[in-house]
Amino acid sequence: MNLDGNAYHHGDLRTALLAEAVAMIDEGGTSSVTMRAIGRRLGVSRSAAYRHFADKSALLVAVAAAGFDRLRDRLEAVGAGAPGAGIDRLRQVGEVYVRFALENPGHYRLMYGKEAITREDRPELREAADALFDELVRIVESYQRSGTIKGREPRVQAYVAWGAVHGLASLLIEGQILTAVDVDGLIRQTTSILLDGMRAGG
Amino acid sequence: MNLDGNAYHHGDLRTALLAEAVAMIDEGGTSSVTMRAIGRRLGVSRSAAYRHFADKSALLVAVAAAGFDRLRDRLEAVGAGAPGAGIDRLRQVGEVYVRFALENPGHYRLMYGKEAITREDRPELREAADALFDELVRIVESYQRSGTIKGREPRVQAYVAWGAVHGLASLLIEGQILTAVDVDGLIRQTTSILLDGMRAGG
DNA sequence: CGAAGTTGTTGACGGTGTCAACTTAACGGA
DNA sequence: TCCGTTAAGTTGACACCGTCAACAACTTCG
Repeated sequence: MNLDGNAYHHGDLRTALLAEAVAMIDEGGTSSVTMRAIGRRLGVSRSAAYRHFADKSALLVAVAAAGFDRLRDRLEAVGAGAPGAGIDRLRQVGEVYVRFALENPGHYRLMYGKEAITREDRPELREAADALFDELVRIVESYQRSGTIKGREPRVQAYVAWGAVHGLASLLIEGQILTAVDVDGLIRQTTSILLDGMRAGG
Repeated sequence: MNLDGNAYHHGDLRTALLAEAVAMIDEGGTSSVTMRAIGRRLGVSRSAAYRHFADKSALLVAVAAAGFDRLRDRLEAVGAGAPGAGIDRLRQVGEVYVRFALENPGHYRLMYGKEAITREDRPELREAADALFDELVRIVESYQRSGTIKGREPRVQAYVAWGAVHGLASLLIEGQILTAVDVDGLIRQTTSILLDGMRAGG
């Protein structure tokens, strides 16, 4: 192991690569992440990253998977707090979701867009996304039991809710919503309409 | 004007470029669209496209804008049909939206993802997207007047509805939803919950 | 008929992902 | 302690890519 900086071996290049990729994404978007640029910024040669990731796509997949993990942790912290806390807490889950996306737009885009990631199934990414969805299902089930929302097929209901918050987040991130609009109000309206619908027939 | 094939001048290269780009997107995703490849496929040199588009981004912007136009036409055809046709017709608008995305995944992705398109405001794209949104607002207002849904701020309600269908479409396109799920049922559930919510407090 | 403008081509440049061959450092057994 | 094995990083090379400048061919219009 080697702890001082100016050595041949970096120490923990894999972790450094992931962190630097996130930083670059937030600064200049996914397209600014370049195997050569990331190496330059870390004071390492252009192909050093290939000792830790099979190719550029694998690196980005790892970044995206870490994003799913972080988002899941946040939702878990809010949604699982007090089981019967009622509709307000459920609404808060939706708000936390959208806010995460707004705070990490580049990262969020990478998590969903197939654009920068090769088509082949990357199990690491699928597992992370599935874990996020499972957490959503768990939250839905919990609030179905407490009677806050109607009890139908929880997976379907979770998909609908996921779609609603993801869609709003996506529109906001991509600049489709006029900047004059009150974002907080829009988020609240979305969760309200969604939850009203889930309490009614849904 | 020149109508036979093997001539120096193509005839209508601009239109051909747009069509070929759409075809390539549907075949191999946006990343497979290359100024050189598109020229190769059209039997034209690599930089011929630069006589019609300032750069690659401008070409993609034109493709995306055309997508917004096509989608708006489809929604208009459904939504404006019979003014007081009730909730079923409104639900159909949502279904047509999602189905358009599923039928043209690559094209749809390009319309929204900022990834492949430079950040600077391309007015052509913004106008096309705004026209789509205006159509949504018009539809919402029409059904508010007939009492099908509650009358609140129509723009906000249109944003919420847009977000819901866009989110579902996006999740489906990006493969986030298990293939085992009944897609038609999921689309119907989404529109049901959304419209129930819009009839209640929303 | 000829000049001007439009459209397409070719050569070149710097940037990119990636592979093969190489070098350097760390570690584990004799 | 030395020495081989292996992990980690470097360099050279290749085929792509977007784009620009200079040039060529065709069209159009005075």
